[in-house]
Amino acid sequence: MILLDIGTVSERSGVPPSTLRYYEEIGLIRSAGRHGLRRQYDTPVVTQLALISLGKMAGFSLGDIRAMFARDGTPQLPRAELHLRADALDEQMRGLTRLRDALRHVADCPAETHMDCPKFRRLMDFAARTSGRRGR
Amino acid sequence: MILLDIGTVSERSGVPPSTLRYYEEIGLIRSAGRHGLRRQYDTPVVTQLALISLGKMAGFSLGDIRAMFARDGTPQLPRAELHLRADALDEQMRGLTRLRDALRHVADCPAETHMDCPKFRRLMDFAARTSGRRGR
DNA sequence: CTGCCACTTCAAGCCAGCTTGAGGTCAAGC
DNA sequence: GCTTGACCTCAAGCTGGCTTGAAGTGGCAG
Repeated sequence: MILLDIGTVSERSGVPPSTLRYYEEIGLIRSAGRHGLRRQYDTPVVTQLALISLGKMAGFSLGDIRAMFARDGTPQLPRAELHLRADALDEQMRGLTRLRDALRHVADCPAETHMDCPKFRRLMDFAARTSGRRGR
Repeated sequence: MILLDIGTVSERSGVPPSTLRYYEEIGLIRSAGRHGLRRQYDTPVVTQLALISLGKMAGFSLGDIRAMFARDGTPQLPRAELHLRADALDEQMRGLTRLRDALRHVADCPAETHMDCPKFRRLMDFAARTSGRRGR
């Protein structure tokens, strides 16, 4: 089994060593052992860090992410819960789509007063309906 | 012009009064004036708060959001910059799609060992390639 | 065998984004 | 005209997610 030390993992994942130690401290990742004092990591930890990065991108807290994927990186939730999370992501993507469309619209719409532009207002009305329900 | 006081805005937007005061303090929103001591808001602030909520959902900082939409809620960036932001959202959505697919996959895939499942690994290899470059 | 340098620990610090609490004001309904 | 309660200010506090710094360790190249 190939083992990586923290500098290598950091390099391959783009995550600083201090953060890797922090993640280990909070139980988000696990090192395979030590070589002297030095942490040694299994190669899959790099994949797992990519997963964590995606989770953060999705707005999940590190605690949420820890609950989703156990220390070894394999998902740990009941099916139904996983589908709920996936549904939440779909919902979130609908929000992002609206924001994106709003940005592109105002980039291209010549109207001075976007708040009065019917297209913009329609986008924002969707936004208003969707948000409000949200718990970071 | 109809003016709303802070409690009403809070109720309609789902954003607590303390947060509204905080947003005003950092220049993210603006109140139309006062009635005695009480802040009075224009109705469009509710739309603006929806926009802010979407921005947060997208992972933008309040500072970013302030830069995108001026105090009156109308977008304030040059076209090119708006399109760049929109492109970033598209990229982010690709990441979310992968995370969602990964979640749905493991919810349905009967394999005990997802890290060895070719489909899962393919999803994660994409993930690994995408992330790494990310600034909160 | 020596020295370098990447690693180690642990405590403290930092930023964003709010929330909380104490103490005060004031418009409106009775 | 008095009370009520929703608002106000300001400072301090809190959580999450890290980073920084000081002081130490130890594998490995020369």
